[in-house]
Amino acid sequence: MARKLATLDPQRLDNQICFAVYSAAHAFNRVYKPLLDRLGLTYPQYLVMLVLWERDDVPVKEIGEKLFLDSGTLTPLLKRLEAAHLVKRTRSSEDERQVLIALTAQGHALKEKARSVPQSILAASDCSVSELVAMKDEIVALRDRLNAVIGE
Amino acid sequence: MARKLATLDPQRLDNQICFAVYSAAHAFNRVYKPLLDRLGLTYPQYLVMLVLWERDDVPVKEIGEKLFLDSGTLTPLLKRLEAAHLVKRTRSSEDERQVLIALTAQGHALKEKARSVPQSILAASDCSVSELVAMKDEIVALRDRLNAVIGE
DNA sequence: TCACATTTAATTGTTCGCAATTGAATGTCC
DNA sequence: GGACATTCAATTGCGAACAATTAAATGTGA
Repeated sequence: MARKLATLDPQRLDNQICFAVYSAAHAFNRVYKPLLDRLGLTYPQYLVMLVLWERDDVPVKEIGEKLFLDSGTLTPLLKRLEAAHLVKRTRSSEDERQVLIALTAQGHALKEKARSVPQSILAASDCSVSELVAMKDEIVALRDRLNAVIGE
Repeated sequence: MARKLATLDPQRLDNQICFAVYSAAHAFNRVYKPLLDRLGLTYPQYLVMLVLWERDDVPVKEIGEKLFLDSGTLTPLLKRLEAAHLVKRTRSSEDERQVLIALTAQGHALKEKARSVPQSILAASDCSVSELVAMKDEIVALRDRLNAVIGE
């Protein structure tokens, strides 16, 4: 009976979906670490590179919208990517408020070296692609509902 | 056709479960922020309090195992909780290597003030309890498979 | 045109998160 | 008992993450 109550107590760590998400994010990060070390990237830096590999010459603001990050996080991160010769940062001539991020040749080339990363993650997940896609869609839907509440 | 290929490209941001988890964790954090501000806690500090509300007088190591955090993260965090008069840190007399974390009266009292937090999160999730429990179980299972790979 | 608001990055300060190292306490094996 | 390894917390250094503020460029309305 006490056991049954415990499984329903919303104040218990094990019953909280947010802790599940929080701890899963850290677990992913630990799996990524050795893979990304070889590329000289951290996970957030890898996310920025994914954005740029899809579309180059993008303002900081747009990267922020895609990754849900602000300039306080991105500015120093992008400076590190620039120091690593993976991107260039230039003021837009049309709108001088914007800083455009463009890949260097090295930045483009890194895409090939990074090609094997997703399948390594898939293998570590030990799960079928279709199951992962279903989970991903559910988590994205939850995230979007949470973000909708924040905007209120 | 191009669209169909894009939805399968494993190197696309939108196709990555890890980004879904990463961004969902941040979304949860933003929803928690105003709720926890009233308690004077950050989200990781709240997690530590959840552990202590379940069982008091716990060594740092055990908190770390439950939250998947190490002493490099916990030591300064626990010092902040001590500075806020929510916990006491004392060396174990049986094993002087261990530091035991115990709740103060204020720390115990905070549990009542925090009681409404989970239901606020539930409301923000805009989702049934049973759906959330199912998702939580899936995510925990994924996390545990990832952590199993790390230990290899 | 000029005052005012908005947008965009950058900056500052605080808190996580982790790798790597240190130092003290405890265990183990001969 | 004594050399050695192991365990545990603390420390150092670096890279996020975000709130709050600043400063410059752009947009808007009288």
